[in-house]
Amino acid sequence: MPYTYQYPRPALTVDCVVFGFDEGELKVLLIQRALEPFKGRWALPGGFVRTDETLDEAARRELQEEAGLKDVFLEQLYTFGAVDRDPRERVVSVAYYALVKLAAHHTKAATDAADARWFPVSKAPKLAFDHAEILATALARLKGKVRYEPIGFELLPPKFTLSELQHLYEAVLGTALDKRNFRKKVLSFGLLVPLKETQMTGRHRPAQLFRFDTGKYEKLKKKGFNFEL
Amino acid sequence: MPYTYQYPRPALTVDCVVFGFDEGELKVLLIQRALEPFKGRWALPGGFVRTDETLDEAARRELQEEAGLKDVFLEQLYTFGAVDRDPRERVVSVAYYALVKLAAHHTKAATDAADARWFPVSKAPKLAFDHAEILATALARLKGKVRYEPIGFELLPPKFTLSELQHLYEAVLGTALDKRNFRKKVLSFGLLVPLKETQMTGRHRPAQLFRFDTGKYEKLKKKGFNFEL
DNA sequence: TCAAAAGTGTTCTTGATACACCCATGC
DNA sequence: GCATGGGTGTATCAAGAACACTTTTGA
Repeated sequence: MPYTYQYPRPALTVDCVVFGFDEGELKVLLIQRALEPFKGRWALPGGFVRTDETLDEAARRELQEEAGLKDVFLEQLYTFGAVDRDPRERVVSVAYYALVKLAAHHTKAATDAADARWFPVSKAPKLAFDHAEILATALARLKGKVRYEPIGFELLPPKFTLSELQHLYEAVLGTALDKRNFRKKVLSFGLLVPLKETQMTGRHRPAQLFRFDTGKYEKLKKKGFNFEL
Repeated sequence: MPYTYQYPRPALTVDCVVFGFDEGELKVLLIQRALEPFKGRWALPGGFVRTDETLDEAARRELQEEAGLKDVFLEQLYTFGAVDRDPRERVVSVAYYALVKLAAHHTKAATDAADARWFPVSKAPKLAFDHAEILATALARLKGKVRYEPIGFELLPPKFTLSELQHLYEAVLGTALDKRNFRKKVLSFGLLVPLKETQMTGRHRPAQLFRFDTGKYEKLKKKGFNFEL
């Protein structure tokens, strides 16, 4: 092997599956492609990895550039390396998934890019490249992870009601949950702190607002605590 | 973006963490480097990804070439992309982990390469590059995965005793398990079929041999069954 | 007959599930 | 006053944890 390897190299990209939760639905952020191949088709935000940035940095840069998103939860998902996944040439893509807090009324303002849109995950259009497979992988990861790590809170605003939390879990897991058992379990960890505020949305009893106690969770985690829903 | 992207590209490699189980210990296969950088240092088997092979194929090829291993359990782990993880130039590495069935007496014959050796995971030498981090990540994954998928059997010979299985779990998880509860639980799935043979190893009662019923497991898995220990 | 690992059931405790009614508000 | 979602407790059931002795063999 020579000191520097000079054989042809695959190109390397990152692609991001950005999830949001709004109107009781799990949504994903897609970008409409302006160029061939797959011109006009919807695709995951992403782009080439530069030689002077880590993979995480590349993913965050693309989120910023293509969707105006900053400071979101981001985690590496899987690396996709089928030989023909890009018709132009060999491209290996490191996929990430991100969770963003979509305040109910910001659905459209969350990104200024005219070519970006939030789609309900269940109604996503046909995607470019192998992005449907990446989305499916991300969804499976989210379903698995939400059950034993408190990442659901990354999809909710800082203040939320227990019903909102429950609906989020129901949307992600695709199952109905018992209200009393859900509240019992989720409160038993002592990680939700009730605020002095309530939330009024409609003609019914106002709901208690909570916030997630991140600091306490970090401490417990170090002691081997497991958030399991 | 030009039709083909011509900016400088990171090099792309695969690295494999190969686990084996032998003499009651979890082991990892390492290769002694013949060249700079890190000449003489132990490292994970791996190498550059070619443009005409998938990532999985590259990992299998490297296992075959560097360690003489074929037909092993192999799964993608994580992709490591720190900018300076290789002192020569930018190299991104897709890490895999593999599980191999080490028959007790084949410890040394398992690979003919003179520069390859099995090390107890707990006594691994100082590793080249960021391979210590990759090994730690693989170990964490193995610990997590062994509890809800029957991958432990990939580390045992086709015929094994319940004690061997228990010792494997104890080695991987790093905890002692109750014999009666372990046997009850693992047999309750109905996935272990007792053979007509027993195994004699020393001056004590011979142990019943079992095999794992892969076919039955695949069927159950499709119906939503979850192997959880 | 002794050492060494194989094999075997029951009790207790804990966590999961199932389930129905009153409360506060806006219209 | 009624429709709407918010909020609460108990009884049952299943799974996990704790625990000690007998069996078979070779030396």
